Amino acid sequence: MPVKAPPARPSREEVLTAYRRDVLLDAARRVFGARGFDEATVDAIAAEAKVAKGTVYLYFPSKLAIYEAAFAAGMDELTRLTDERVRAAASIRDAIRAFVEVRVAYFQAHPDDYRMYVHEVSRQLTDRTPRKSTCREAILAHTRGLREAFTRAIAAGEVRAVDPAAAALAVFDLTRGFVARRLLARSRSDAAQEIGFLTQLIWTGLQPGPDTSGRSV
Amino acid sequence: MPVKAPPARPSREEVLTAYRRDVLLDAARRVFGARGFDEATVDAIAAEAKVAKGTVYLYFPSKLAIYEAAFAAGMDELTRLTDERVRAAASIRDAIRAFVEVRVAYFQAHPDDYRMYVHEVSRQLTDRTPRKSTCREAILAHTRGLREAFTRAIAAGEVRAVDPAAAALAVFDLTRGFVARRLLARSRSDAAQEIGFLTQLIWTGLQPGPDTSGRSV
Amino acid sequence: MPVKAPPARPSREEVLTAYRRDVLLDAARRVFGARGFDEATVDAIAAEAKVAKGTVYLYFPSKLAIYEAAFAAGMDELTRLTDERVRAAASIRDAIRAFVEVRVAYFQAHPDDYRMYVHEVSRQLTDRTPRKSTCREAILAHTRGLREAFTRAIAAGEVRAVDPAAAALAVFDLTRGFVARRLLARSRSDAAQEIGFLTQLIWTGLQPGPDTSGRSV
Amino acid sequence: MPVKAPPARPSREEVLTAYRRDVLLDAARRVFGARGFDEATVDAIAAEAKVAKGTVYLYFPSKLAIYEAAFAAGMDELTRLTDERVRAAASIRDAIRAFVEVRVAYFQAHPDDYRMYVHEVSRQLTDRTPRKSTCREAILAHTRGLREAFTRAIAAGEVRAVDPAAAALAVFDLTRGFVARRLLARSRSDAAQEIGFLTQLIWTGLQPGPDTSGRSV
DNA sequence: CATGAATGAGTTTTCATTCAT
DNA sequence: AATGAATGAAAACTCATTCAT
Repeated sequence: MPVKAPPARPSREEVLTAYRRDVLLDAARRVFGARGFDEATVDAIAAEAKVAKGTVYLYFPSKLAIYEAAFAAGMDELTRLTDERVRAAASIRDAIRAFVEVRVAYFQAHPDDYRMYVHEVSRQLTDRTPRKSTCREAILAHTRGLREAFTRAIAAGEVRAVDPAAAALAVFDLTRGFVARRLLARSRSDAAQEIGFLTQLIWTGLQPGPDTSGRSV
Repeated sequence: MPVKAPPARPSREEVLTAYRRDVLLDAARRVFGARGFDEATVDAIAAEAKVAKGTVYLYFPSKLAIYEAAFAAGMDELTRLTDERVRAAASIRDAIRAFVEVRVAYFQAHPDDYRMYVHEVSRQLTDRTPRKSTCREAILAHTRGLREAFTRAIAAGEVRAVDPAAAALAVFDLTRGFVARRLLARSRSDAAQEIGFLTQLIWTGLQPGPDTSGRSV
Repeated sequence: MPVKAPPARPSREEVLTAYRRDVLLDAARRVFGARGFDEATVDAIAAEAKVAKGTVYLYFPSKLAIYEAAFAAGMDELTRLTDERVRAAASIRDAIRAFVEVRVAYFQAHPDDYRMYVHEVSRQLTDRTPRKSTCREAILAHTRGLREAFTRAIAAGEVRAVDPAAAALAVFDLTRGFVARRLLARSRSDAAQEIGFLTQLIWTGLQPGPDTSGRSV
Repeated sequence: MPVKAPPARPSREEVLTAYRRDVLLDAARRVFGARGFDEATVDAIAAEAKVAKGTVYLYFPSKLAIYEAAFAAGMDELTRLTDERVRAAASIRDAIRAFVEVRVAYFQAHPDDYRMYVHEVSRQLTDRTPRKSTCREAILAHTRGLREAFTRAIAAGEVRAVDPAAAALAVFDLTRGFVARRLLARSRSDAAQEIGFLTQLIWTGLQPGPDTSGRSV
């Protein structure tokens, strides 16, 4: 009877190495989030991770590599969460609401990731050695679920026949602006009301009409 | 009859000084726009303005001060243009369209100012010596005309009863996202169609309905 | 009557700049001579020249550039001196003696230049980014006069028909070894006797013969 | 009759230890030869010897100690070969030729050892913690056989009455220069002719004469 | 006023050496 | 004995700011 190969259980070393990498990435997200790429120092990241400076270079070849890994880590996590919630939505209205909610909640919990995102947009605009646009990729990934939901909703006649990508980006932009103001203002106010406004706006626009049941803020 | 104080005609010196300042600010907008705050050097600004490095410090006390003045200069210009166009609009729909159009056109013509804006948002998030939020102020100033237009439109029943500030910010956010993608992608595509989509979206939302006359992209 | 253009008298600035460069190059020759390329620090050169570290970078773009300029400065000076003395020699024997004497004296007076030369040979052997071989060029330049003297001497029948280049290099090698030992041993002994030995060796070799009047050491 | 002490047969441990040391020294010669002292890293040596970095420090107390041992190993090998060949020579001319030939061949086969030699000369010149001059010792050892041959030859009237040490060093210097150019130029040309020139030069010098049978290059 | 040479604090990165496993 | 992760000192280079001319 054939015995299955052992499921590649990671060795003790590998576990420790992966753990250290995570510790460093978390530290990097905090430091880059707090200071941006240029103002952040490798020293600060090392201190935040409570290791010596040289140790950082055992896990990442350069400051830029740390930055990119840290950025990707945050974006990947958010992509996963967004997808999960958006796919679980029963209707397009729920999908929109889920998208806004999960992202507001995520950035509230991980403000450093939001700051990294803004920094990255900023860097992309000035980078003279153009690398692949991590930002555009991130946006595409984040809106994928929503785009698909829009496509289905249009086919089902739930929403009018718009470009699904443009619609998804509109929701994305509104969400981003909303998150930005909450973090900039360090606002602790209840987000639910404003989220309601956004969702309703997307749904009915601003025209006056019989359906003013969706009250605004 | 009271005699008016002399109209404070600026002296020759003052005129020259103001001129030099302007030259420096223009240079600073180009350099900061192209490289961001950290990557820009005072040397580069001086070279761009064709003055010696020391001269820069005769007009501004520090690199940061130049940056802030340059940022404010761009924002003031855009505020003026936005106000002008929005106030000239006959209806709220025209006002929204005017807002989007003037800003897309401005940032297309002055991409450096857009980059400075993004950098500034980025910097605000990380500033450890919290100064007055120039970004929030800028947003407030930019949306003032739109806010007032919404207030009037709501009173007139042209739009449903929403928070005028929230509505104005929504338009602002959608515009910003649109501009960002155009500049990031260096897209030269025709903006009119997408602007039409945005305006329509704001107006009718995405719900299906009898008024699908507003075609989407 | 046409007036000659002014003879391009160097400006005050240019004189000062050239002076600083020289001060830095002298400091660099001392430091690189004492420590070699890798062990030398830009800090040490700056300190030796009594300027701040940043100042060094106003005059040279990199540590390597300082090194190359310092090396070339020493080699050029020695080339000039060697040429001068060798060309002034009346006979080939005098030329050989002049070559040895001028070089022994030079390196005795400028031991740092000798050390730089040795370092440079060493660097050439390991340089993975092969630049033009400054060493080979230097040797060619240094032996040019001697080569020409040999060529003439052979034509005149003063020496037997050997390859002038090979003969010049032999003299060069013997001189180098001699200098090396003097510097390594910090020998203060009278060089004249040994120089006599070398000259005689080149002339008559080691074979026994009637002309043993030229006694060796 | 006294019993000899047991011949100190090395234990298994000792053999293994000696073996590891040799492996490390060989790796060190390659690495130091290829990169020089400063550019070589202990990591590279460990990798070349296929051991972990820490292991290196079980056999040598410091990078410098490895370097010195590696240098000595190469020099010892060459000393042995030189001695062997020079002692086997029947005449002084043969001895000179043997000296040149064996060294040219050795350094051709082990260019790393030549590079180490040059580096070491370079290092000796700059060493601020003066240790015993390994270079001078090496030269003394290498020329011992030749010195003795000269002494005998002088006594036998085979060569004129020169200082045997000075004569040996002259041969050494000419050989060194020749080797240097061959390696620097990566020359693959036939060495025999040039070796002939050197031997003849040493023997008859450059004077014109009846014995021009010794043709030059 | 204008200049631009000089300064030196600050940043990234490397690597010899140590030491817990 | 062997390992290799961790350390932190050191070094090249940049650039905002100052100040003598």
